[in-house]
Amino acid sequence: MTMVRNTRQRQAVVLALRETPTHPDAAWIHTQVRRALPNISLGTVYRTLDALVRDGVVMTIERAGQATRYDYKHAGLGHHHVVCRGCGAIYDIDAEDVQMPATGLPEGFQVQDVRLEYHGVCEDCAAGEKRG
Amino acid sequence: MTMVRNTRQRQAVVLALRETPTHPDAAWIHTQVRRALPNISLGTVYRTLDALVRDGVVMTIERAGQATRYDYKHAGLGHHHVVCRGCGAIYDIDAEDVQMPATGLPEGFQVQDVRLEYHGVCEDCAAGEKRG
DNA sequence: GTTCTTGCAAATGTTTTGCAGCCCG
DNA sequence: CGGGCTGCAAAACATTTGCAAGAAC
Repeated sequence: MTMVRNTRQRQAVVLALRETPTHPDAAWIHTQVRRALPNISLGTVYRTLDALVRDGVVMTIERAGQATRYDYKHAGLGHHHVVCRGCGAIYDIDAEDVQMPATGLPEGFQVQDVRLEYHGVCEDCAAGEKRG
Repeated sequence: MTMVRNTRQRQAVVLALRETPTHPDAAWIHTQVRRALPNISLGTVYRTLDALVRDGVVMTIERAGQATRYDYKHAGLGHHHVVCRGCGAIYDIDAEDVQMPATGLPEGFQVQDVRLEYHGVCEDCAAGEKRG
């Protein structure tokens, strides 16, 4: 029987995620958590984040070639993301309306996470593109 | 003024994407395209795919630490994705019902791509987890 | 005490980039 | 012809992993 241990490292990572309103990546979390645990390694941060994702406590926003961003999942409140292709900024959208678990799922597929993402360019980046 | 050139490499990449019903990664596309253009480099494949994504012809499905998958966008037909966390398999879901361009977008944000993804585990992987 | 976790560092794998020469338009 | 494109190979990064020592329970 697997047993998840409540280590100081795990507590610190959860705390850091809860306390930021942003959607940080693993390196940012590492820097942050080091203030309390100076020796914590980046590897541990990754392992902890993976565990939190598996537990469904944290969700990810992933972009090719760029660090994965982590988002502490506020229970019950469905919220989705707006991602700027230019600067990588991520905004939240509150969406009380949940989207239907579409018919047409493969036989026996168990959905753990529904992601709705709007990708595009933010106002500043759009201006930059015109200029540059 | 930027000028997009219609090179043989670009044609071959588009062709490869159009002809497969799967959602391949850059390496697979590279292998495929080499049959017609033996000297094409992986770098060129990446550069071409980036251009196609910018043009809105191709969309991506991204997963941390794993190769980005590319999906030729069938015009007009809104289709979304089911992603298995276990084996990485990607399935399509046809969705005639488009999802609302949510209110609450940041001021001036220009949406280029709406992604709806169902992440979870497929039947086989779920069985494997129980066993292993 | 047992077993899961950590730190460290090296390895892995993907994606990007510099540059000289090539080709499209 | 000129400027974008390409091939090549070498980075640059993000993420994973092996292992011995440490910490939970």
